Formats: sequence, structure tokens, C-alpha cells
Amino acid sequence: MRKPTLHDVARAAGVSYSTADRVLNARGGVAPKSADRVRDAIATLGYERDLHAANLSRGRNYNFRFLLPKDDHSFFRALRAAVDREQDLRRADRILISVTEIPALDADALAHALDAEGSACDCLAVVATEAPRITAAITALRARGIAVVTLVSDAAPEARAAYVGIDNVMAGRTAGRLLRLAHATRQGCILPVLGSVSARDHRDRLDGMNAVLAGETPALRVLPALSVDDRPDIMRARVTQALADHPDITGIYSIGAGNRGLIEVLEARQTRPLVVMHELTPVSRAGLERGLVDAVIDQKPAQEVALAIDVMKAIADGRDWHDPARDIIPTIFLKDNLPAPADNPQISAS
Amino acid sequence: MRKPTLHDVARAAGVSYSTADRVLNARGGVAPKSADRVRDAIATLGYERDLHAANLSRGRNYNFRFLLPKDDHSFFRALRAAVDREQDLRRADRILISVTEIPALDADALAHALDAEGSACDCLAVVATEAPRITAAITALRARGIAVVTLVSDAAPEARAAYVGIDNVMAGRTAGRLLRLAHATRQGCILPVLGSVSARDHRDRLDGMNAVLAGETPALRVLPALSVDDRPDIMRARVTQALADHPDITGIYSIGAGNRGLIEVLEARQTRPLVVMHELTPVSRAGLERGLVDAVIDQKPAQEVALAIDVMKAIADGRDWHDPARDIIPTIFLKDNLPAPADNPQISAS
DNA sequence: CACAAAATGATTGACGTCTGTCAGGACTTT
DNA sequence: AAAGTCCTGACAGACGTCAATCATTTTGTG
Repeated sequence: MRKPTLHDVARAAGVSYSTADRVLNARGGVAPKSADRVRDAIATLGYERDLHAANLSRGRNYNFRFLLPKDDHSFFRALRAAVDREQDLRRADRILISVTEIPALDADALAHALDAEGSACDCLAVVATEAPRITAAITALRARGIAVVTLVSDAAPEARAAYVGIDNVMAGRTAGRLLRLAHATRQGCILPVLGSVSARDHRDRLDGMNAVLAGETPALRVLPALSVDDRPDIMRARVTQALADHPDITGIYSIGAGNRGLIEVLEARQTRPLVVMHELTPVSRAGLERGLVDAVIDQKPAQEVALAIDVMKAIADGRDWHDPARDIIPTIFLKDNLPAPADNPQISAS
Repeated sequence: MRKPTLHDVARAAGVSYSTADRVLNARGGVAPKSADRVRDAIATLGYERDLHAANLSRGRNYNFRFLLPKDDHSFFRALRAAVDREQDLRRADRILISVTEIPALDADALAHALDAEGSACDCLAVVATEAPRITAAITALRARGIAVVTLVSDAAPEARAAYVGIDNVMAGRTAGRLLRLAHATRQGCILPVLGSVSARDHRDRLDGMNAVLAGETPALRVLPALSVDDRPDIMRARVTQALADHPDITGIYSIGAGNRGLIEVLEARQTRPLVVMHELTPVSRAGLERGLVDAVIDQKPAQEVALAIDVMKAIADGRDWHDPARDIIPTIFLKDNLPAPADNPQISAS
């Protein structure tokens, strides 16, 4: 019961290997009648082309390119590290991954990179932002037959092939649910802290939290959101001020970055509000471990990168794939379900 | 800048292809001096054998076998479904997966299956239980060079190659942390409900919860655990009784199965305690969605199965792999971060 | 130096697919 | 009937590795 080969298909269809090959690879020049018989044989035998042999024969490599923001927030460092790791792991599968760093928040640079880099690869993964130029660039790539996968942050939902990242409204709702859970019986006052008011992701999270806290919990008041520009120093100053202004703050939801500043404020106090923040970084992890932070909502960048590559490969192979959204869910880390710290040495087969 | 082939290695080492091949595949009959030169060349060129070509040449298939408990709890159904799904996905990579169902909780049957099935495959994945017979069987397989991966439930930590599953103490701690979070300012009383007192996994979870709740929170009292034999009917009866006996119960931690019974009790009440249970099943999911359950701690069986297969493949290829424990963490699902419901239709590349 | 043993090189045919070429047959068109 | 299409089959050389055979060279021993 060997897997059928194309030779078997040809024999079953009563044609030569050449003809079966012409049908399989759509080279044309085959009579409709013969083509049908080949297709029938493929179906009845359950033939599946051996992709490894095919790639070997073609000398094919998969060239995937990642366009990542050049930014030294821990989150993007982690994302970059994940891509680098996959680079090694996938090489054995003929997948060549290259990374281009784009100045953060520079829509022009990103659009330009999309135009330029698109030619040199089979599929692109981009941490996108929503801007007309970028939508246009992705649409143009699609027209040229180059698929674009958006990563972490979506754009051009009509034109990109897939989005691999969390639903930020869902993430915000999750934060809201945690805050609500912790306020089951008490009154309270929630302080949301935005990284930047302009970022779509941050607004989505805020909206999500509000949706969960609104109405149903009159005892829980949500203050107007602070905005700290993702910077620890501004975070420290504004949060300190807010805590002074509103002694009844019982919960803080930090939506963006700059959490080092928040932690500094927290560790200077005896009593602290409930704190929920985003992204498991060395800072937030330490915050959890030291009991200064209650929950961290993470999007597991390493898993996102791995899934993005899986999707890109499926696209390149012309296979079907299932919606990655199902597997990318905001993950709640508490003090007690943290993954093992950092990079363990490899364990070898003995 | 093509990837170097074994021909390149041979040329660089100044030997023939045959000799390089003899070194690479340890066929023997090579002078130490030549062998060293080949190894040097491999190192300096960064040669990596093309596994796909090698497998093609050998006609090699990976035969992996899963020994799963024959049990119609939703969790094991989900586990089985995940294996079936991987069966299709991995066939293209020459990975043939077969499943043998073992009567649940029957250590003899499992040990017997381990002895019998081990011969017919390259690597075994087992939902194990801790019993001397099973430890012995796994140790015997290891001696015969057949690796065993324990799945969901560990055993014979010295002899098995890897464990792919959550740390149940960690899961229990996580549940405890959630309960604590929700009792920040109020007094309360927690009712733990065991599936079966004998199961190691359940005891671990209970211990974990106790570890988090003990001492630090004098306002939070933990009642003696109920035991409901993983059965909904017993669950309903005992929990109803407990709620009557202890009107001050503010939290329930359901450690095992039978949650349908618990949900029935909850929906009959106006006010309900905080509820944390395990495993995202149709029942627990509905409980979350209807607001009857607050949190579900899940171990993501589909991901576990996928990771187990990755590890098995690495073992079979003699590659290094990293400890799967880092990627398998108890996941907290709330009402708001549930994955998309069930099986979406496939989205095809357009 | 002779001779066996050990080491090496050369070669070949797989594995399943891709890609290209060439020849011949069937059929239509003038 | 000749010339032109369109289809089809046969074959060959690659891709990188495995596995086996056989011939040749080198080495070591007495």
C-alpha cells in the first residue's frame, strides 16, 4: 500500500507519464478527454504530489521576507528574535527568511519597502499600519501575485492574504473582564493608560475594555484615559499624578508600552491597585513575579511568527489553510502560569 | 551561494563522494585521518544533509503511534480529533500516524499495548498513568531504542523522552490565583471538587490551588474537597448539598470532569459563586458564554498533539529539540477571549 | 619483497518529480 | 495528396541522497 506516484496515475488513466505530467502541471496541449481521465485517476487513487520531491527537482526555495519595525521596545525585540529563531529552524525545509527593518511609524518608508522588496520574494509578512499608501502597496502586490500576510497589526483587510495577530478589541475585553472579576463586590475606579492616542490597536483595546465595564457594573467607574506616548518617564509622571488626584483608583489598565515607569510607581507604594498590562517582557514578567502586577495579556509573538510562516508556506504551495485567527488568542499570564524563564539549553536526544 | 551538498564536502575534504558518504552515514572503513578531514569540511562549509532528499532516497516514512484512552469525555474526544487532524496534515511530510485506543484507567492494557505496539513504529506517544508496569514497559522500549513521549499525563520521567502536557500544579496555582484575585477585598469560602481522589493530576491541581491560597489570605477558607468521580449526576447531587451546607461558599474550583452537572446546579440559582473549571469543552464553553462560569483553564490539546509530533519527528531525525514544557502552559479562557467557535470552513488561497 | 588487509575511488540505479526535446500518429485543411 | 495542426509517447538529464558493487590504490606485516 505505497502512496501512488504520478506513474501510477498515468498507468491507471491509460496515458503516458508525460501526459499525466502535462495535466498535473497544467502545461496544456492535452485533449480534454485524456485530461479528464487523468483527473479521474488522480481522484480515485487519491494521488498527492510529493512536494519534497518536486521541490528537490525544481531546486525550489521559499523566499519569505519580514518587514519589521525598527524599534527597541521589548515586544519588537521579541518578535525579531522569534523570526531569527525560525530562520534556523525552517532552513531545513527550504524556507529562506530575510528581515528588513523599517523605521517605526513611518508609513512612507513602509510603503516604499513593500514596493521594493516585493519583487525579491514569494511572500511578505508585514507589521502593518493603516494608511492609504500602505493599502495601495499591498493591493499592488496582490495584483502582482505576491501574497502579503499582516502580522501583529492588520491593514488592507481586502487585499492582504491573512492576518496573524490578536483581535485587540478582544484583548481589551479580556482585560476588562479581569478587572471586573476583581471588583466583584467592591466599588472602584479604573484608570486606563494609552501608549499613544493615535494607534488603532490601542483604541481598540480601550474600546474593548469599556464594552465590558460599561453599564453592567455601575459600581465601577472608568476614568478618562491617560496617554503616555509609550514612554516610561511620562508614564511615571502621569500615573503618579493620577493616583494623587484620584485616591479611589482600584485598577490600572496599561494598554501600551512604557510599563517600566508604571512598575516604578507601584513599587514605591504600600497599597497598590489591581494592574493589568500587555505583552510579556522582562519588565512585565518581573512585575508579575514580584507581585506588583496582577495580569499580563500577551499575544505570544513567537507563536504568531511560526503561524505566519506556516500560512505563507501554505500560500506558496497553493494549499488551503485555515484562518489563523482561531489559534491566536490573547493569553492571560498570572504569576503562576508563566512559561519557563528565557532560553533553556537544548536538550538532545540521548 | 547555493547550499553545499555532500559533493561539495567531498571536494573540500579532498576525498571522493563515497568516502564522505561513508563518514556521514557512519558506514565504517574510513581512515581516521580522512574522517577528520570530512568532518572539518562539513563544519567549515556548514553542510547540512538535505533530509527531504535523504528520505526520498530511502523511501523512508515516519511511523508514529498514539495510545489514547478509550473514553468519551469531551477532553479525550478533542484529543482524538486533534490527532486525526494532524494525520491528514502531516501525511505530506511522510509522517504516518496511527491511533490505538486503550480502555481508560486500565494499566495492564496500557502496559500490554506498549509492549505490543512498540515494534511497529518509530516513536510512541502515550497518555500515561503512573504504574510500575507502565514504567517498566516504557523503560523496556527505551532500551530497544524506541522513544516514548508522554502526552497530557506523565509517567516514568527517567525513561520517557519527553513530556508534552501541562504542569498540573501550575494549573492549580493558576486557578488559585484567579480565585484570590476575585476575593481581593472580601471574605469567602472555596469549594474544590475533585474528579477522582486517586488521579495524580487532580491531586496536583488541588495542591497547587492550596499553595496559592494558604496562609496569605486568612479571609479565604478552603473547604475539604468533594469527590464526584467525574460524573455529572454525582456532581449535581454533591454540589447542591455542599451549597446548602455552606451558604458562604463564594468560589468553586472544579478540578476534573462532570461539569455538566455543575452547570445545571448553577443555572438553577439566582446568585452564584465564582466558578473556575478545567478544559474548554462544549459544556464549559457554553458555561462561559452564558455567564455561569468565570474562567476555564485549558491545556489546548490540539497544540499539545502538534507539539508532540514535532518532538517525535525531531527524535526520529536525531535532531535536538527544546523542552516542550516551555510552550505548554495552562491557558485561561474567560468569556471574552474564546477562540472562534468550532470548525470554520477552510479558507482557500485565491 | 610479497601478500593480505584496509582504505579509497568510481560507478550505477534507485527515490518521485520537473523540464525539455524529438518523433510519430491522427486529424484537418487546401 | 501534400501540408499543416494537435496529441501523445518515449526518453534523458537534472535535484541530493542512499546503498551497493567492484576496481584500484595505499598501508601494514612478516
